[in-house]
Amino acid sequence: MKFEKEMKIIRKGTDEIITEEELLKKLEISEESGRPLRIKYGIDPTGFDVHIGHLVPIRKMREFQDMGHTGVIIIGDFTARIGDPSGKDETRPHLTAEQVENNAQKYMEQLYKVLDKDKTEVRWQTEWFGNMTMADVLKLMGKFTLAQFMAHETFRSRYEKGIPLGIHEIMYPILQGYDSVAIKADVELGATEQKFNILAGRDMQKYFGQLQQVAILSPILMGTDGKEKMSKSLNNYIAVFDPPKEKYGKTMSIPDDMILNYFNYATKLDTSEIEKIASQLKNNEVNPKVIKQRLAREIVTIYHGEKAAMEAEKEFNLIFSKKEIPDEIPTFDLHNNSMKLSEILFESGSCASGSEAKRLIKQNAISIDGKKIDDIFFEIDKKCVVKVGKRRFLKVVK
RNA sequence: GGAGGGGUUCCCGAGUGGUCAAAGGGAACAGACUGUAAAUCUGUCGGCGGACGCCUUCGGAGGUUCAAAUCCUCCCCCCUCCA
Repeated sequence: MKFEKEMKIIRKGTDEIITEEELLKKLEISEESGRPLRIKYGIDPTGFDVHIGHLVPIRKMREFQDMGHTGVIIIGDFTARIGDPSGKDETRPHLTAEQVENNAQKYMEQLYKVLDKDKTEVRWQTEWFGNMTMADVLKLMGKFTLAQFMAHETFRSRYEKGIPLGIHEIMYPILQGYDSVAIKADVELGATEQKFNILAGRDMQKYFGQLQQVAILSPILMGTDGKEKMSKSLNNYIAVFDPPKEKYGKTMSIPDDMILNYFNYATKLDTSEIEKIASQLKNNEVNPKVIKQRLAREIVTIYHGEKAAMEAEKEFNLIFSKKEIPDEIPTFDLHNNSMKLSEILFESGSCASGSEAKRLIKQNAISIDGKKIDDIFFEIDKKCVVKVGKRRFLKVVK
């Protein structure tokens, strides 16, 4: 079969492709005409802290770029005013134009760690929504029925649970759908929870006489807690901005059950290699910890390169296996001759408050130069290394 | 517009005058055990002071009281049903 290699790459780590036949046809047309496919992905500039779960579809985009296609990133400056109802989000705060601009810029900075900048087009919704009239908007709205929206799980469940559902929120899929028309998308990428929105794009394109886009849905990456989807508000995420050591450490903290999931959706390894790992895990041939370390290295490598990954691993082993102190730790300048330990912990930011510092001291969580301290009135008058919990360190200097 | 229900500490959710910094669960943090895995057990989980206490919190603003998350007044927001 033609494009078999390409399809294999595209299928890896995706949940659903609607439809494969259409995708094949588009690949063919593209090859014949020499016109790259336009691969769409929308971002929400209400924030800019991107985590590796967001990047599952983005890495898919990169794979398309490597095949010569064009990635089109939509900056959802209008949809950001609504807030995607597909999550559990409720009403969003209004942002200023400057904030949105700033968020979008920082967002892109992170996406470019994965994307090929030369094959990426960045478009703002304002370009096509900025001058629309009420008549235009009504025309778009008229394309859908309330029944369609109420058939959508997230709208229905919110309605049934009595959670407020703003009229404007049902505009979200309509706007996102029209984006596809505006940029003439061939493919739209997104997490499975985006299915409704992406299918709305297909409807919209049909309405405007365009060839329908193919939906490529990625699974939702589970968070490091292994219980919920990766998200910032649940604090179970690995951020693109996290330094290598953090990424490595957070990966090591995922439950064993999640190892394969992460290999599949968060690394570049190909299917056959992942199958090998799966059998190793299944047969207990290798300690899962060793496999997880490989996973952590793979993830760090994607964003920081191999060297950083090796360094992160070295430090991880140093701290957690050998229980030693890492090379680079924050320092605190002892500005008096002698200061109370609890004060230092608070002032250095190691603890959120003096009370928390004292609590930790009482709980035996603090050690100085390797010795446990449980006296909340302990004073420090010379340089030393303070360890807070398992992984927070502080070098006190004078 | 009418009738009813509701807004509590990160989240869910008890609490209807003092014994409430506020039950319980979740999350989180710490300790033991470990592989920073899982499971389990224990403790902590508003702030401040050398620990007795003090200060700030229960949608907002006032008020009653020795005393209010709990009572009264006004306001804001949400939900349900009826137009």
